[in-house]
Order: sequence, then structure tokens, then C-alpha cells
Amino acid sequence: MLSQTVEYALRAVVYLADQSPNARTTSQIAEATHVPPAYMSKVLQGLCRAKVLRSQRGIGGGMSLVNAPEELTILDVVNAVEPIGRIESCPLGLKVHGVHLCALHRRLDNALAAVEDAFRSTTLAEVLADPNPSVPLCDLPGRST
Amino acid sequence: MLSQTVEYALRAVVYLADQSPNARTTSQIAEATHVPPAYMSKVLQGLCRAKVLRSQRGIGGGMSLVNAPEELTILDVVNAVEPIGRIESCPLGLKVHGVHLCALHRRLDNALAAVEDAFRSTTLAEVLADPNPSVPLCDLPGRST
DNA sequence: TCCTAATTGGATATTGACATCCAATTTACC
DNA sequence: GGTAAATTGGATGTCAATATCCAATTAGGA
Repeated sequence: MLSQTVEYALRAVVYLADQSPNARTTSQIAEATHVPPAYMSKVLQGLCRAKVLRSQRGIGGGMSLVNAPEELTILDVVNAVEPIGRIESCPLGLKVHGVHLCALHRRLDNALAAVEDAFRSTTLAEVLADPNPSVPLCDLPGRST
Repeated sequence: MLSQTVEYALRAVVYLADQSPNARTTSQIAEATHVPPAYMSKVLQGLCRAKVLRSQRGIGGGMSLVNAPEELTILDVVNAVEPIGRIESCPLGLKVHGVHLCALHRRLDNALAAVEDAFRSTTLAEVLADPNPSVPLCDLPGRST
């Protein structure tokens, strides 16, 4: 349902939010998130193009968040990589349906809208602050690695 | 977000629910739903294997619903084709997370659960009975074709 | 039994998602 | 200016989703 690339992008952003405002290299991000480095590189490039991340080349460079974790939502990340494909008009191309979706597509789109809302209402800061015994990306209980 | 195959399957089932309990041929279904006939054939085969549809060969044969539209939910159809990939355990394979998802994956899975619930709570009969000016699959206002 | 209607399954083609590798480029620091 | 660190972009490979076509099979009806 959610693509692998979205999953990878979210891991990277969670990691960078935790390290914020410091920058981390692609290798560091890939290792921390257990994602193939070469592929993570492409994912990060996409997040840069979408202005979610900024990149800095050369020694001491790397990737960092453009906005503070409090200002960055899960939806921002998802949209940057692969937007929720909301159903805007009749997928069958039926003219008369136009803006008014039929009962089937109205219900499908409502479900997609609910996902969008859930993602829009959660910031990366909230994810990191969650009082959860399992810390994101971290193999040990507690913020140790 | 939802695959093309799921969309096609839902169109076919909506059409067959409207025609229920009569059978319709693959060609009729494909034409009514604006789906490539050869591909629709494969989609219908899958729905038969999942016991959502039954097939009858020979003259007068075709595809028909196994259950009444009142007993068939959108989720039944979605699950038959491509189940909602709920997040059961940590996608990173981190041992300590196990059943207890981290804050990130807990939120992602909650969104998926919401979609599942929405789909589970809607029957095909409800879709057909919806007082909506746009009739599913039908190019004209009102149940005419 | 024969003919026709209809599904079934296999083979095949195409496209995008996922993934890898490397040369080129940019940048910091000596 | 030179060197090492780091991203960038292009080329490439693999695989699953999408899509098409057809021979084989099943079944109804004259």
C-alpha cells in the first residue's frame, strides 16, 4: 500500500530529525536506517529536489532538514516522494461524473483523504517525542545509538 | 496508492452486484467497466480463485457473485486481489521492536487500519443504493445502461 | 454427436519500481 | 593549489505489475 521508497524516505527523515539541526552523510543515514546506500542516495536526492532536505557537498557536508521537525509533517515527506493518489475525477473518464464522484470512487477517495489527514496532522517532532518503548530506527530500548 | 488491478476488480464487482444474481460474460464486464478485456479476464480469474466470484463455462455462462451484494464488502474484494499491507512487525527487522511498533510505524499502520475499517464497513449493496447523481460505471444520469 | 459459447492457462511484451555502480562535480581544509 | 570528502547524474540491471494473445478446455443446446 505504501511504497518501499516512501518507507525509506520516512526512515531517513526520522533519523535526520533526531539529529537535527546537524547534517549527516548518505552513508550514515543508510546505515542507521538499514537501507541500501546506493538506493538511499537516490531517495535523498528526491527529498532535496522537493525541498524537504538540503544537501551540502564536500568535507563536513551531508544532508539536513530544511525545516525544524516541528514544522515537518509525515505528509510533507510522503508528498515529496509519491503523493497520495487522491481520486479527483472519474477514473473511467465518464463525462457526467466529472467532479461528482460516483458512490464507489467517493468512498475510495474518502479513505485516501483519511490517510492524508492522518499524515498531515503528525509532525516529525511528535514522532520523536512519542513515549514509546520502541525508539524509531534504534535497535536498543532507549535513545542510545 | 490503490493499484490498478484493485480498481478494475471493484468495477467488475460493482457491475456484477448491479446485475446480481445474474451472470455476465467477461466481455460484457470488460465493456461495461472500460477495462481491457484480456486483462479483465485475468482479474476475474483471481476473484474466482478467492471465491468472490464463481464462473460458469459454456453457452449462457459467465461470471457471477458468490454472495449477495449485502454480504460482500469492499474489503472482501480488495483482500482478494491485493490485501492492505498492514505493518505487523518492525520493517527494519529490529528484534526489540517485535510486536510493539515504533512511533513511526505505529502511525503508518494506524492509517492503514483506518482504510481497512472503512472498506470493511461498506457493502456492495450500500454502494449501489447510494443516492448519488453519478451512477457507478454508468455514463448517463440514472440507472439506464 | 457436433457446433458454438465461454472460461482457463500459458507464453509473451511493456513499463515502472527498486537497486547498483561509477565517473564527474563541488567543497572544505591544509 | 592540491587532496580528500561528499553529493550528483547517468547508465545499467532486475523484477513485479500491467497488458495482450491464443490454444486448450468445458459446457449447453440442436
